[in-house]
Amino acid sequence: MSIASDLIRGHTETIILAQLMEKDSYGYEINRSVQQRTEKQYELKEATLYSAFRRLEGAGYIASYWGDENSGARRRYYSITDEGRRKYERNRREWEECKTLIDLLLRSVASPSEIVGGNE
Amino acid sequence: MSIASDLIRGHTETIILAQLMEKDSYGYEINRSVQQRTEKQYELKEATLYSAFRRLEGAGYIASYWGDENSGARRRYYSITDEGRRKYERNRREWEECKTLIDLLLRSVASPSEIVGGNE
DNA sequence: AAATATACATTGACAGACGAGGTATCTTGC
DNA sequence: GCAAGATACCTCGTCTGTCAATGTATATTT
Repeated sequence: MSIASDLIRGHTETIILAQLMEKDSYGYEINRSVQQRTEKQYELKEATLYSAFRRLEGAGYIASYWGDENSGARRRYYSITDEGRRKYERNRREWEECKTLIDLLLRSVASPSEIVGGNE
Repeated sequence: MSIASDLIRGHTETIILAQLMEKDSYGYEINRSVQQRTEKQYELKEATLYSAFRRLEGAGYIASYWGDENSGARRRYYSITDEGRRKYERNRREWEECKTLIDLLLRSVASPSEIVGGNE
């Protein structure tokens, strides 16, 4: 993983919700999908993933059921609830705001050349 | 504060470095600056701020000295080191990558209408 | 029979954020 | 003179999300 996890921290749940917006899925698949989409630049650690599932289910944002595989390891599928869908939309909006804020704060204020009609 | 702190987590140090890129400053001033720039949408909590100072100084990214105020409360000024400047640039680049990744992951994959010439 | 991939789960430790509390100085109003 | 509020710094202890380590079980490949 090449990205600092502290920068992703807090997005784990939204990442999961985003996956479940598309279709019901299970831990292992969600994880692979994240890896594929990011071209291996990011992956969810299993412990992180499963503890996020617990929180999301506890909060009523997702629901789980056992898949009926007749071969291979058993899978616990998750589906997103209506509450979860709303939560997802809220989180996305929050992320947009957050992005703007951080962009603002990480910019090293104004370089002199950029101040043309600076007020105050 | 209106923004979830877990979303900012990990940026505290870079926010401080960004401020110090402009000029030497001290805790209280940096904090007010952050509040002003974000129009009160975000503020650094004091405990967070000062523990970040400790880390940054310990790592050699900033250096501190006491201001020689002849009135008012004493101030501990911080200045950014060359190492700190490099760290700042690195963190900014990381943030840009991170932004791209999260944007990618929070997007609920493809809505059917957007798939026109889907490969695979 | 061993290795690899799939798949889920728990435990304990760690690090950053922060509420709560503390100190000290200066200014303003009564 | 002194209470209140702003400025300014600092620490302690708690909380929460992340993650390394470890464990289980099944199916496939070598």
